[in-house]
Amino acid sequence: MLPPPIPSPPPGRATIADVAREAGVHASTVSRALNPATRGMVTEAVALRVTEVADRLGWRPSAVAAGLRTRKSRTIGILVPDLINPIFPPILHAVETVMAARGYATLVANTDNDPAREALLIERMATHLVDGLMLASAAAGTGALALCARFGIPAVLINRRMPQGADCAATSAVTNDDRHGIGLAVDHLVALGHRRIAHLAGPEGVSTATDRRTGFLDRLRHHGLEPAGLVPAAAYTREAGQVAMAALLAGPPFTAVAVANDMLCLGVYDAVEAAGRRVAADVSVTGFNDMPFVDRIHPGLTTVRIQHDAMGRQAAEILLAEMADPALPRRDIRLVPELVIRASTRPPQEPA
Amino acid sequence: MLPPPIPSPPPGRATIADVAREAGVHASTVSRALNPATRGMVTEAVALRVTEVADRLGWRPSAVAAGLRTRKSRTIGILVPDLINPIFPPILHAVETVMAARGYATLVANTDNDPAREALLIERMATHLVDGLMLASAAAGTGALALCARFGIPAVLINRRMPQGADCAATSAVTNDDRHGIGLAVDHLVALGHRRIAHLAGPEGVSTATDRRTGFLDRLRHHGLEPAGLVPAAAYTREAGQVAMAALLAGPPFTAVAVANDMLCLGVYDAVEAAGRRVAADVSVTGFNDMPFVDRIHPGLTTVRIQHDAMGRQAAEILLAEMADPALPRRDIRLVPELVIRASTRPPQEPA
DNA sequence: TTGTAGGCGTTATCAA
DNA sequence: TTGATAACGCCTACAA
Repeated sequence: MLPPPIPSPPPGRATIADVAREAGVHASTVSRALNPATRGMVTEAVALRVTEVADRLGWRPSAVAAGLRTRKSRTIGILVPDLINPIFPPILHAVETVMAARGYATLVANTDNDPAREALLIERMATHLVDGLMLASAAAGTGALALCARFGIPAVLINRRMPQGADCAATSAVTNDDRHGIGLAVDHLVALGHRRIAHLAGPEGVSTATDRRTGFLDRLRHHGLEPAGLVPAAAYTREAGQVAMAALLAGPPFTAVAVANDMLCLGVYDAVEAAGRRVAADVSVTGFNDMPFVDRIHPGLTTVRIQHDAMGRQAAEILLAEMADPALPRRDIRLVPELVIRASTRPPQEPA
Repeated sequence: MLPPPIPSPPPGRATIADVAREAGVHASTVSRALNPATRGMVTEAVALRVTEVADRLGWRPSAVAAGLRTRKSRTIGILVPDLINPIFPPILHAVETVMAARGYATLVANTDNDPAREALLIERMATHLVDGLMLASAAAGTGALALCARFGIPAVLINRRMPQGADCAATSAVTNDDRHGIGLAVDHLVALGHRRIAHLAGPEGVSTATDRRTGFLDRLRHHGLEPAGLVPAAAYTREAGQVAMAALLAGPPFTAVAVANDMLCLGVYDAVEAAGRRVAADVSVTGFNDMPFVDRIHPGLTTVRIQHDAMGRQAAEILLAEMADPALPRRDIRLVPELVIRASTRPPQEPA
């Protein structure tokens, strides 16, 4: 059971004026006493009395009223392309946890990879006076960062970077070291004896896709090999993975494929089976992300594990820091991934 | 490239007063012209001119200022126990999509199943003046609903119901028909010939766990059978599933187990293998939820599919309706699940 | 149909 | 250290 609802202010909640009256001081004094930042300006005795009255009346500061005055909402926004993609929930979870611990609420929105929708959502967040924005969605060429700049909203990119040129340096980013990561997969396949290795790439224009493709080619050439095939997927989805893998299978032969992302791998498995072949036995497959449960698919997926949680936490910390001091130099954090070897990779049947 | 930033109001954004001055009308007229609800009160010509000026100045209404006046933030909150659990992202996605389409922003927070944290987050959301709250987290006995009532925040439960008594009827809920769903699994196992069937239940006090357990027992008795074992998991996690399954395997023999949730099933698979037995061949397993990718685990999980997306959408619609008219009668929606048969269930080896 | 005035709850500035 | 006053940007009776 709940303590009997406070009788005094029946409809709305108690305001600072109610507390002031009850405590026999002026409203501004109440404000100072109750705001941790200004508490020092007030006599200890007054602070105590005010706090007691505030508690008794069940007073809670109105974030809205305070926000109108201070132009700060103690709210941040996060834009993700697609919450259904399992790499985003852990990131969001980490961001939300850090933000909540610092007293910030988190607005989420799905862009569904639609730049127009993304722009609309940024505008709406600006309207809500978010103190900062976390962009997990910004595809290259989107005006997201320009919008943030226009509204004066500090922003941090997460799991995405802007292309090299342009306002790249103007925004901090926390990403995985994708080139290094895909290199780990290539090294592993080469060590197993594979020579005809294909790449199933991510969608065009997405920084993770670009980096992984570049990294794949670089590392392959480092081993003196050329790609046995390279097809980009239309999106990071299971269906797109199936389509792209079918295309690869229809082309020149290969014994292994390095795939740009785990979600695509599900479709890759589908396509391999549909073609009457077997993952691992006939064609080795590596993924990227180590998303939940890929250890349980069959055969267990060899993949590159990225640090979702650290990504969310670090991005949150950086955003908080830049919100506090916008003049801070921008940062470009690359988290180091690791290879997780499971059952989807084996030495090739017929060594090339 | 962006159009050159509007020169007029360099620091802050344009306000309604700027638009009024520029358009040669009073601020209140601007407000009326720009607010869809009151637009009719104003001459078409004036409306046009005001709109044009507003566009030119890049004016956006301040949700904060409007909220202070109207006591509405055009924001809703959603509390989830754990965003990492894959059944929540699709629900959140659906809720957010519906809300965004109606112009609402969505605040998310993770409770991590901690009632104290839940209470804190509800308070914080109240502080932010959320217009409604979606509770996917309320475990039985939590004061969440009482808090909402105290703050006057409309709330809808999603994937959770309050226990029968108490303020149950006072809150709308959108849930899966869990008793029916688990019954489908039981019917399937019985039809395969299983007679010694165990139940790996969900954590105590969670409505889905209670309903599924009750439904399991009812349906089993309907077939004239008694449970061959019943162990609750400590939480809806893979680890808890493994522990509980190990406990079941240490007890009386059974040929099939109906598990309260897919996440638990991952641990069940782990435990079965650790015991040197095989899922399907030695022990049939059914799950619940049909979470993403369980079709790809090995052997493919037979499970009860629930309508995540419909759940989120309907709950959002109901919340919007009750926000608009709090006097609306409360609703208790049960969505109908379906059985998805895959490879984890087979006739028993030695018919009982 | 439009203008006037006041207030939503808080905080910042200025005096005392 | 505290009080008075104004302002944040918008909305809404009420009056014209």
